[in-house]
Amino acid sequence: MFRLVQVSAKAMKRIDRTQVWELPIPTRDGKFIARYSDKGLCELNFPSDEPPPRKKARAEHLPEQIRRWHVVATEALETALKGEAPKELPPFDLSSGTEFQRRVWTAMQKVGAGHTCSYSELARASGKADAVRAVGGACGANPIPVFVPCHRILAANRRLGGFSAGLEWKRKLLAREGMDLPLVLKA
DNA sequence: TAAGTGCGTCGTT
DNA sequence: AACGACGCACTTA
Repeated sequence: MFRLVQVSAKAMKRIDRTQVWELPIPTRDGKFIARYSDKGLCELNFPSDEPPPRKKARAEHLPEQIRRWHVVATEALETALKGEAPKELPPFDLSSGTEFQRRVWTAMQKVGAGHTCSYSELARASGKADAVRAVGGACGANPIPVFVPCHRILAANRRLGGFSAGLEWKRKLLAREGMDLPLVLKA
């Protein structure tokens, strides 16, 4: 049901994280994988075709706090996948990002469901008006997609732009939020 | 209009 | 030093 994930030494050094809990969130769109550090939700992965690591799961006691966060995250994801704004979210641990990336992710969270914003607008909002392309990189590095709504960031002229998890997901998420997709169908 | 090219710009690896 | 989930000007067809 849940596993305690070993984090590589390199990652540990980078994000100062000793242990991460990995739990599935089954949805009608597939099985998402959530990861929690002691600070909050630190990663959300889209359903993948890849089989889960067969590593033997050590039986560990799931901390009460993690369990509560997971209940909240599960409910929130279900709501978000319907295109609605979750009433409550778990705390986020975005410590894996650089200063610049965190600024971008923070600005991104102000774009509400059913709204969009361009990469250049996001660059401006992040305090680096000319770092438009770097903003794209930061979007791609977003560890908590859906909740940190990188899918609402479009290219100029309302073109779709890119999406790490695949443009189909970006289209789907925007469509569920009621966006007019004919305008943005073309990448 | 649509599609392709080149270049500026800048954070990240 | 090279590479982008970009943007814009500018060329072609």
